[in-house]
Amino acid sequence: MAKYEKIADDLRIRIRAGEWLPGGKLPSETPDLTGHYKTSLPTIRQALGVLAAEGVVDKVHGRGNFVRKPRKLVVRTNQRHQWEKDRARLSDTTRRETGATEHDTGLTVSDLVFSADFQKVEANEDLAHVFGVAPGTQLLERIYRTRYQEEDAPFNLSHSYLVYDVVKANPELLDPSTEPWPGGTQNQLFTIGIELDRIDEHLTARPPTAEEAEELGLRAGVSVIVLRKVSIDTGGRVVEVSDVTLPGDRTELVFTTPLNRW
Amino acid sequence: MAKYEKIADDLRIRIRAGEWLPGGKLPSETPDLTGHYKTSLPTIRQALGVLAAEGVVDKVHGRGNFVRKPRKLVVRTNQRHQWEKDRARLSDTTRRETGATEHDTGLTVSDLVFSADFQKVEANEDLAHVFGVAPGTQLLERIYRTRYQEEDAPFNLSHSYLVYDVVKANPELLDPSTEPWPGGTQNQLFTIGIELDRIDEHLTARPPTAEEAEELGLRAGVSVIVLRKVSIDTGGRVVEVSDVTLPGDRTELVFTTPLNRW
DNA sequence: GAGTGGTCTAGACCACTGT
DNA sequence: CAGTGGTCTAGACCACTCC
Repeated sequence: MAKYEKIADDLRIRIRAGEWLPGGKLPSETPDLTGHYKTSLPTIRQALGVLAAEGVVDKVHGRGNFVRKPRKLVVRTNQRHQWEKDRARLSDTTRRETGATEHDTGLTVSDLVFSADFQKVEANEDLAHVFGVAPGTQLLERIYRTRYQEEDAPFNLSHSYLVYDVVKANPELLDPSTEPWPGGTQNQLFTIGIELDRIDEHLTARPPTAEEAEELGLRAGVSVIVLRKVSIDTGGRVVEVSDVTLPGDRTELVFTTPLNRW
Repeated sequence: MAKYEKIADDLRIRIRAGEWLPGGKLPSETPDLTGHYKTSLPTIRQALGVLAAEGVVDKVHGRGNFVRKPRKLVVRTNQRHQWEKDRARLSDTTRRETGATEHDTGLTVSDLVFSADFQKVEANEDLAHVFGVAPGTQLLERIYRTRYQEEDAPFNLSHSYLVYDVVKANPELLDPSTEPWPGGTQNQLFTIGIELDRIDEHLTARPPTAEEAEELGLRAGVSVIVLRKVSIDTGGRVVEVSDVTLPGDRTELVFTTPLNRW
């Protein structure tokens, strides 16, 4: 086993044993760790790099290396979909009170900052296949970012797609200044006569790309959860596809599957 | 911007542009890349390290650096739960035909290798809280590993917990040699008079720990999906808790949420 | 044995943080 | 300004793969 691996293992064990508390500062790379392990700086840095990639240690330039604290999780349930459907036909004033994200997080509208960008795009192979339309079909792409008032990085980056010719029936849906729309997408669809029958969510996880790390403000040692939400109406037609990128260290997804009784 | 970041960006762009195909070999670190970018070996290696952490490049000792190929996904749906429940009361011979994993993957029993280890453990704070029992209560811990016949690394590592005093009603359930049990856990529970009402699944994603990377055979640049499945019976009691670790590059989870009609 | 990546050294110099 | 981490060099030597 390489020297840097031995050092990484030793530090990991000492961290798990509580020698330094979460948020606590490790000894300095030079001269403390190089002295303690009797090795050169690059070897110490390689060991710390392993721990940073695992999400055990946070490296902070100019300050030191710290034991990472667990993040507070934002929980997102699949019951939000039925909840949103139940509200889709309620009055405007009732719908204004809360949205689905606030429902999940327990936060109020004022804690959250929200931005929306809309544009017309042509369906690529992938989206065309999911919607069951021809590639090149006009889609409305809506990009949403949600973040806490106090934090600078968003915790949710979402690309939503709708078939342009379907949504243009209500011109308000083409205007980003109407966002955040009270009642969410299901109410928007209701205004053009669409009722959802079910929602399929496809999930994978992977390390962030360079762009995602930048945009979501992710440190080393954090994964992203990639969620594709496909909304299907009562006629069996795919009416919305939404690709959501969530930071793995701040997000817990909960899915409840009810079972038929014997 | 640092030199190694510029090199990483340049290589990423060239890879995305298709200069080297998936599975293709990049130029050698020495002398090709050091010569091309006119820099020292450690700098080149740092740039390649970034791409390896993103899962873009596979480093293979003694052979070279390769553009990573996308992995074939194993799909796991939440419809498997109802499917398994429907089969729980069928005859032994029918149940023997296939299990839930084969149902999801489309593979047959002979393609998969399966191992099970059982032991009695005491509930820690966490598990005691989920089961709603006192910490220290006796639990049956069952550890399962599933892998392809041809691959050496499992694609699924699962720790399942049951309350010992509940399952001991059927001594066969305490014996690992009865695994894989035809009909799965829901049939096992049926033999002791338990019917499930719903299943809650909690999901997060993070980089693998050193142990998980070892056990699941994960390369750099792969995340794990951590799934806690909680099974609740018709009396509202938690009867099974299962912690499943899945490799992010080989797993897609699909959850379908049906909605009530207006 | 040739080719290629992995580890490690010793040290210079830059950049960021907080006093 | 002192303390600390980040980048980079030039080169030695080891370990793995494949012919």
